[in-house]
Amino acid sequence: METGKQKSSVEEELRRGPWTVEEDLILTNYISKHGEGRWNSLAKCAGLKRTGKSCRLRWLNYLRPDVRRGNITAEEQFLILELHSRWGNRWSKIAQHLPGRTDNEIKNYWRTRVQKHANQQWMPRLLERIRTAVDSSRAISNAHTTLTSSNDNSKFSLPHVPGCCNDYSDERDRAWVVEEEGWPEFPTPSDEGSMLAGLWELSAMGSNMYVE
DNA sequence: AACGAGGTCAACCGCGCGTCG
DNA sequence: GCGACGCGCGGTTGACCTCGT
Repeated sequence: METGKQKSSVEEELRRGPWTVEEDLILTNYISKHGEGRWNSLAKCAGLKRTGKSCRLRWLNYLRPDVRRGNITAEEQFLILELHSRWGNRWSKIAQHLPGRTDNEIKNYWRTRVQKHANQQWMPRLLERIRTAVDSSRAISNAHTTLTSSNDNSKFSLPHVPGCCNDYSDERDRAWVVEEEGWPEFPTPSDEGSMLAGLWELSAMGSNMYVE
C-alpha cells in the first residue's frame, strides 16, 4: 500500500519546470545512442529525473535536430489557415504538413495570433474562401510561388485564386455579401511580417472587390 | 524609470486510444 | 475479453517578455 510519505518522496525525485542545459545534453546524447521509444524507461535509463512524457515533449518540441525555429513564414501561415479550415484543431495532423514545425508551435501560433481575430466579421468568410480555393492544386502552386518569391510580405500579392476573395463571378453573390453582411471590418496590419500581412492582403483583395 | 497589460511560448495535465500480457 | 500500461493529442497554465503609459 502506498503511503502519502512514500508518494511525496517519489514526487520529490521528479523534476518539473524548465529544462536545464545539462538535462538537454543527457537526453540528446541518450537518444543519439539508443534512439527514441519507451519514454518512461528511457527517462530512467538516461538518469533523468523527469517523466517519460516530459522527455518526449522536450525532444519532439525542442531538441529534435529537424525542428525549425523562428517566425512562421507567410507560406506556412497560408497553409495553416487552409489546413485548419479543413481539419479543425487537429494540430498534429496539420504539423505533419509543415516540416520542422511542431503541433505545439502551430497550436500556440493559432491561439495567440489567429484565434483572437476569429470573431472578426471577415474571418469566417475568408477561411471558407481559402478552404474552397485550395481545393485546386493549381491555386496552391501559384500561391506558393508568389509567396516564396516575395521578399516583402507587406507587398506580396496572391494570384487570382478561383473561389477565393477576388472571385465573385456571380454578381448576385457579391450583392448578397454586401446586403447580408454589410461592409466588412478589416484589421490593421500592425506587423507586416505577421500572419495578418497575409490575411490583410487577402482581405484587401476582397475589399477592393466590394468597392470597384 | 517604474509599472501594468497584453502577448508569447515552453511545459504540464487529463483524456482517449492502442498494445500487450 | 479484459485490465494495465504507455503513448499521443488537444487544452490549459504560468513564467517570461514586450510595449505602452
